[in-house]
Amino acid sequence: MPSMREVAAHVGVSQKTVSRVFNNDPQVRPDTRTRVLRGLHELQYTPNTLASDLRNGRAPVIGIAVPEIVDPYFAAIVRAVDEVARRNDMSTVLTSLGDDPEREPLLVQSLLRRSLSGLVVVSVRDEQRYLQLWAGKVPIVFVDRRPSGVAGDSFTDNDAQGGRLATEHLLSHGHRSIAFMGDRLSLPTTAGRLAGYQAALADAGVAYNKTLIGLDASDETAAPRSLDSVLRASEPPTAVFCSNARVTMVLMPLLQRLSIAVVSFGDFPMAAMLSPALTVIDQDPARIGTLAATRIIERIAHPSRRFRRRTVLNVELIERESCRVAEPSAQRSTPRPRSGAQMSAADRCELTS
Amino acid sequence: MPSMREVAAHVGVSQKTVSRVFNNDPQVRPDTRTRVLRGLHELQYTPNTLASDLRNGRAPVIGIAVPEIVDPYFAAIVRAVDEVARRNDMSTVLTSLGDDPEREPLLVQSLLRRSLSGLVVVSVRDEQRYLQLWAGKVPIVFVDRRPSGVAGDSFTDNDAQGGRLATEHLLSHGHRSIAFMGDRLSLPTTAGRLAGYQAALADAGVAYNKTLIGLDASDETAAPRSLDSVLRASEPPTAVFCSNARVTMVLMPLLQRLSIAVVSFGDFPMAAMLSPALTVIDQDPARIGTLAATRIIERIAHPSRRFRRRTVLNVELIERESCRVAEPSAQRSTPRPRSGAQMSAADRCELTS
DNA sequence: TTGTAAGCGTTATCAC
DNA sequence: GTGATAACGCTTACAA
Repeated sequence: MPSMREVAAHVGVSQKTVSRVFNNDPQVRPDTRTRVLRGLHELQYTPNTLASDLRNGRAPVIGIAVPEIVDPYFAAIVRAVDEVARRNDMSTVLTSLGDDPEREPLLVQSLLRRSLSGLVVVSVRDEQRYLQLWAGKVPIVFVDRRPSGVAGDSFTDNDAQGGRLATEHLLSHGHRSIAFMGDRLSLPTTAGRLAGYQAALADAGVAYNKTLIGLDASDETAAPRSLDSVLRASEPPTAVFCSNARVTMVLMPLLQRLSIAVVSFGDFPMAAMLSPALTVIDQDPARIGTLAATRIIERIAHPSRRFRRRTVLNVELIERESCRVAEPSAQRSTPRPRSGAQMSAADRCELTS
Repeated sequence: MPSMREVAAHVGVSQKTVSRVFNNDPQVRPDTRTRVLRGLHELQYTPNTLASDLRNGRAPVIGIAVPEIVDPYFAAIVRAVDEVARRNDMSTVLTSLGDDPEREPLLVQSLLRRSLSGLVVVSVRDEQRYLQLWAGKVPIVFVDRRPSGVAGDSFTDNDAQGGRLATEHLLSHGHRSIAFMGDRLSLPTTAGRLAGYQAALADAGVAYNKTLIGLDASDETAAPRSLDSVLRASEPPTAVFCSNARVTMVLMPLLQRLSIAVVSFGDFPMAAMLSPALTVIDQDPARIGTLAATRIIERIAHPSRRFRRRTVLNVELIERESCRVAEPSAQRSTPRPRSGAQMSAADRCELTS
């Protein structure tokens, strides 16, 4: 690939003049400009981004790290970030963390070393202290899961609200023994959703039964065991709340034969086409991704402006059919509208802190 | 972020010595090494990848461009590439092309300018002449769709074989009026699958009916019209062959009410959970991605070795239930095993050219 | 064993 | 308007 130097030699001007022309600097005589443009064209000049990025001290690149790119939820976030980036003439560097908390620092740091303009991360760790070094130097936005041990913007779903909505919905269909299936409790999402579940049960005066909690259910091999143990609870569940889409997808083949009511935290592509069509808590990954990337753009544009640190996004329940399976209609109660007083702080949405 | 120069000043050695220590050059006195290591640690030295990549003339980065990252097929390819890259201490730069043939050159070139070690691309264009400039300088691997107008390795599915398998399967279930739903015929995948469909019909002595071909069916708004027109054919279809997973997913809500047989080219996450469970042509995106990335690694390691240009991968049919819907059992014929003679060149698999 | 000098391809400064 | 020259942070070649 020819460099500016070569083009300059070819045309018979200085390298700087080529640079000026290439960067549309108006301070160039029209005829010089055309001569240089011709040279640029003749030699098929292609700029070396590495060089200019090094010189500029920053690459117009947004890094993004997600647990698993094949998960449609994370894929949607990635796409949204990529779109915002592109609209701002930036590129995207992706890394899939693979649910391995140990490797995350290595992987994310290898992104950061590239003089990124910003980083969007869905961490798979309990804490992100390893990012402290960078936090002051480059905008970091935590998405889906809020950070711990390091300051940074965050855009997350209202997990407690969603857990509550799902559970209340199942309660309103008469279910009194509702299982909670999740993955790792150390993740703030799982913890928050469980808290919402517990709060809803408490409000309804239904005793919390620990044997109805199944974890590690996003792991294909552990999931069946986890579900099995829950099904063998003293009071077997008539309904299941799956705390994320991956858990739902893994469990679906097992649940379908059981004719048990299901609500999933997280919609996914064919969820409405299943039989029964899945009732879900709907998140908006595209919105989250857009907000996150936009925040990075804003932070770059206004380095000293102050921004809202935490943004918690509302979720809503999409009622389809799976919540009506095996409805213990004898106990059916009408949905009880929640009063403001019953709403915990964590339940408020589009919240700041 | 401190540079080697700063660490050198801090420790009282030359920059080069810091470089040597950092890069584990054995030619350093043990005590110098420990002093430098301490300095590195104290100043929290972090290397600037841009600088070393510029100096080395190449970044340990594999670029990957796909039409749409949210599509689970492409996501699986991306993940596989990312995994191979990581195993070889490389990163991944992703770009989602968004089905816009016009923008592809811009987007892909902006990747290439980064001194990539290699590029994996699922092009959304009919031809990729814009890559000619690069083709000699960096390994480019075309995936899913083979290149046109430029030389490059390719790993593709045997589209003709898959189209044939799907169609023969529906024929064997007694269907004689089989619709073909696809997206853009200019894509080699769609064209190949259509060719397989036509070949199967011809072999079975079933007349090819152009009004049974519906295109642009991956576009949410165009799809219903496309399907409608096909359903209004002189001989309305009793079965549909969807030429890719996206088409299937878009059409599924419409097809489900129709009680019409379906075979999909391309499996996807919940396909087996649908009612009826979807019969599909199974591709192996992870394998394709792994092969593509591995080829790049090999090309880098052995720049002068000769490699197989085109690799065409076998696909297979996974029979579930959707092929048995609305079976015109009166005409049922037993599946006719194909003889070698009936196999066209394009049908052979794991093929080279 | 360690250091100096040059250079990767850009862009910024400041003369001319 | 245009062009030397230095610099970004690193690595290679060579000298001490």
